[in-house]
Amino acid sequence: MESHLVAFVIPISGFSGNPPAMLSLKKYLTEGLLQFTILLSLIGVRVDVDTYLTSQLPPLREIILGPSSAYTQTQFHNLRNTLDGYGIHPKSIDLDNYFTARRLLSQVRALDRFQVPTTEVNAWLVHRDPEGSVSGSQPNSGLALESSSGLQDVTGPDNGVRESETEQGFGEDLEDLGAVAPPVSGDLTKEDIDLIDILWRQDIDLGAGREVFDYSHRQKEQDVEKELRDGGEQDTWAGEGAEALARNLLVDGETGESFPAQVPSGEDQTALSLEECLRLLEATCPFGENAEFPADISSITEAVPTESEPPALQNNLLSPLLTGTESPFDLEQQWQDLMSIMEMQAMEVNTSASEILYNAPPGDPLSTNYSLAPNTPINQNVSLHQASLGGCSQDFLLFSPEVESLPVASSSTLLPLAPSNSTSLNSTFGSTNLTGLFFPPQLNGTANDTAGPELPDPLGGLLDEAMLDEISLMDLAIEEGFNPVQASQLEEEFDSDSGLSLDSSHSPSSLSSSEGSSSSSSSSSSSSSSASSSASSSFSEEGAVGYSSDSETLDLEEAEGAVGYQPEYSKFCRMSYQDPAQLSCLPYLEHVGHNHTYNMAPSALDSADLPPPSALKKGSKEKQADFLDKQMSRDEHRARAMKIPFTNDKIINLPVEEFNELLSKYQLSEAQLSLIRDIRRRGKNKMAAQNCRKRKLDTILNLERDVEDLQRDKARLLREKVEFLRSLRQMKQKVQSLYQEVFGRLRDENGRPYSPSQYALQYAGDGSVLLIPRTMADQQARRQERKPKDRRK
DNA sequence: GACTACTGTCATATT
DNA sequence: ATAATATGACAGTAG
Repeated sequence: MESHLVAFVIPISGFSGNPPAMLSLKKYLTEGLLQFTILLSLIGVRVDVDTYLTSQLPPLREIILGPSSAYTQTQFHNLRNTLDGYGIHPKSIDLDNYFTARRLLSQVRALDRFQVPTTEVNAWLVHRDPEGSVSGSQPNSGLALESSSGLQDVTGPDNGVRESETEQGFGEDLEDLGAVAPPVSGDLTKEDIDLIDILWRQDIDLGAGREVFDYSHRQKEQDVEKELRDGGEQDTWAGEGAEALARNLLVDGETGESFPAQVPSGEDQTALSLEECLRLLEATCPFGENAEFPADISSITEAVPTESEPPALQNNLLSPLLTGTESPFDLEQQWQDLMSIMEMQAMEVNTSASEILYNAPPGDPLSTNYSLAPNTPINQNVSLHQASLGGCSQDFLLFSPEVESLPVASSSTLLPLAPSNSTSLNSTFGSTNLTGLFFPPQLNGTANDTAGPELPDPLGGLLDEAMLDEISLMDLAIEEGFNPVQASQLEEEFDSDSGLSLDSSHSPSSLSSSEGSSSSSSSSSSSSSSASSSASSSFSEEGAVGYSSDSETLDLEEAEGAVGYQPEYSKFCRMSYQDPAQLSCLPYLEHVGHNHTYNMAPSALDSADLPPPSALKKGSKEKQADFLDKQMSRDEHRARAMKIPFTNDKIINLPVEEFNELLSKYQLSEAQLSLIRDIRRRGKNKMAAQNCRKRKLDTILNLERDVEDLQRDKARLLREKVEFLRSLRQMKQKVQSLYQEVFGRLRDENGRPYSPSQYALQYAGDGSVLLIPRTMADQQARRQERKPKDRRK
């Protein structure tokens, strides 16, 4: 964002030629700040443009009209003067280009995001030998399984730097574990990575805190695991959840892994291709088998959480669902951990984004639709898993808010299933935090453990910039209380000049973030927008009616000068900006023009105060003279008093040469010459002041117009964002179902399905999919956990 | 009488 | 260096 801003602000300041440092700085602080604010608001940072945009509100008024007027030092008029760019605001050009470019870029990005990489799906069953090394039992490339679900092959030649990095890292880790499939031509494509990364970040945004994947948590968990292995369950964390686990899970003596009792124990070293699996499936059990995954499948999910989080935390988090009891202390501890992790996350990601996202009210449409409740990410995950366990057919349900919010009811079933650790897709996917949305619920649980950082996270960090944009938009949307449903209404709203303000009144987060200044765009939006519009209309009217062009003014002055000393015309119209046509230059309308001449003769006040036309009947000449006299400016009076032989208009408007010529023609006293010079100076300054005020007004109007344009752009971007999110959700659902389908069709050498709690599919860097034990995935994730962190910090 | 908008003017900066 | 111009600040006037 910063880079954007820089690019944005600098051009603006560029209009001001090369002012002194102070002025430059001032410009930056005023105009620049205003622009910056607008931009920030557009991007989604809580600056509450709405508030400032309504020129009715103090802030804007202060900025624009106040002593430190924002436009004061702006040299727009210069640009306009030189370029004659009256109608075009200099900034608008940049803004248009800027946002257009951005929009196009985002659209382009969105394009590949929506593509589901079709890749060969290679299922690898990896096992871990006693030493902890893992070897792919059958690194046969023939395992490749064509995904029947219509994944599109996206293996593109384009590989971003980050992509290659991550892929490499991923591959290395896999190799280390010995579980790496032979290098395949099709690595994870950038699209894959992007998609995953996006989803992952979205999950984070939506409340599936990355903390779940945090290394420290996993470390804790690992430690706990160790303790479990070594000493059993005396762990501090081993509370009810642990007991529950102990009761319901079989613990692998070697690895400390726990699985559901019913799950086939032992780590399969057999790698089955999906084709084989399918064949087996067809031969043995007809399709639909996947749907029958017993509750133990859910264990996958739970297993993962253990990895990402310390067992204690996990248990605590799960326990509410499982047992419904937990110690307050644990909860607090958990929360603190979460918060600390969140903070770290916030540092990585857009602050406002995280703020908004995490603070997003439960009722927030977006969050409900796309994410878990902020405060209960894990629980939500668990329930999700539960829900998803049913089978692929229920995938969609899993994502529905109702399902996500599955209450404790399902906890009982979860408990038995919650293995302490397991590698899951999450290691790959989960690592990217996609788990929440992307993967089958079962995986989600796991996802928490393995979480992004640990596993190669092929996706992580790939789309930093893109993701930032995404997050920004997301933040904006969420912050604004934007939801897909509202999207359809946005256009009308904004078109109707209701302002950008999306209803954020229900979003406490936004309030807190902006310290209430944002006090709901929605509530203020209507008023502010209306105020803004009214202000604009009034401005427009004023600008159109009240001010004539410079040329017009000059013409008037010329005419006046030509007429002679004080022609009526000039008297009534000269001082005002009013369009002569509008005012008709009628004496009794003069007051409308606010022609406050300083040299009103006191004597004239009583005699001729707005004399109606009828009053000019008799003695009209006298009265007219008085009136004219009254209309004379101070300088005119002085000139007359000093017997200046030519009109003030000439004095003021003649070019220097002619002016000097004129002076030379007459024998003028020093006093006269001085007065003439003063008259000329004041007259010119008066016009200058008029021009200056006019420019101010124009500047304000232009700013207002820009603001409106920006608001429209913002609204449009939000609409686009909604569309994108919609598509993204669909994609996630698709991927989830695909995962479940693939996993469900896998069969071991005995023709039995793999337990989701023990095995998980993992994306390899080459685009293939490995079936690996969860423990292995966890290890991998832990190994790689540091990398991303280091990179980020 | 207080307030506001409009103007003109001055001092000063900028062109 | 000078003239022209721009602009903030101030004050007067009218509504």
